[in-house]
Amino acid sequence: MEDVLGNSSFSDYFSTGFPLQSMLDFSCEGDTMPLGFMELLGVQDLNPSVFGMTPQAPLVTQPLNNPCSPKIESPAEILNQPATPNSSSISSASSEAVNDEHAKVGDQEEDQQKTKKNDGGSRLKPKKTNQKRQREPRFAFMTKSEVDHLEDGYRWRKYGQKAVKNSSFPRSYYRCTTTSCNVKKRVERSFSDPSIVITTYEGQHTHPSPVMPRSSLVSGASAVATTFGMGMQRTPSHYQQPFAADALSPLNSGQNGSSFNPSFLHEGSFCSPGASLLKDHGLLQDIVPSHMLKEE
DNA sequence: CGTCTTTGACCCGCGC
DNA sequence: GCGCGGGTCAAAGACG
Repeated sequence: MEDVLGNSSFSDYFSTGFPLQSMLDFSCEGDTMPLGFMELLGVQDLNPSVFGMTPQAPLVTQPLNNPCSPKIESPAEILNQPATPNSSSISSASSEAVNDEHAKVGDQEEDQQKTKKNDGGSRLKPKKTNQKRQREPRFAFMTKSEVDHLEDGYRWRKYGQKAVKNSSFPRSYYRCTTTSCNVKKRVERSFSDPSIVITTYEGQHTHPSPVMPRSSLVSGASAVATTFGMGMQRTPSHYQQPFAADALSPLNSGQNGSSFNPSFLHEGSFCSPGASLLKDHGLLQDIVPSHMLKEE
């Protein structure tokens, strides 16, 4: 099992058999939306500003790994049984991610130090570690959006941009501006559908969501609902799904060669019969810490 | 002035 | 070993 996101671009997959098909074929048969992606992102004290997506940016986001889809059966998923009902298949994140999950907070500082040593200092100093560069767990989203950089409640600094092979759209690299937080994210457009933005988060925030980003001050909590929760039932064209990076594995791709159909994004039927799921808990259950839900 | 973006150069891992 | 592509750095410029 390879860390697909780490070794190849989404575009590669879009252009080579569209493995996303499996991810987008949300034939959810389960009764829950077991995706606790924010937990996996390390957002533990999510406040309403998180995911205060830019209001003017129409969003339709999909996780590239539908936890409900029985079609996704990467070895990682099979091996990594969900620790909690709410996070079930999310642990389908790459095995590396799972390992990191185990290491998680405890090793975070260490990882950061390693990262600094390896990525930063090593530029001028000869790196001498026989360890492979450690990668954080990564989770990506497909988002139907006009803007590349979606507001998610955190502040990001763009530190790089690279042209992606087999894609006419560049990939942008962002880093959380909070000191001591080395969460990164990559943003790129789908090669097959330029209206789709693929955002890949790497690492876990070590801090609560900062103050409302300037551009999102307008909406705040309502944006959260609109984008991730209730809004998903009201406005089917606005939803977002996380997916485990591993979902892009060629393993998954081989299951269905048919092309990715972006129009599906508009159907608002991810986890199709589960519209009501979203009503009760739905994504909110997954993206909002349980204690927050309890408070409500 | 602080923050953010742009962009060319560099480093590293991997495949051939 | 070499080349390619992904990822990162950091200086310079833009912007409010």
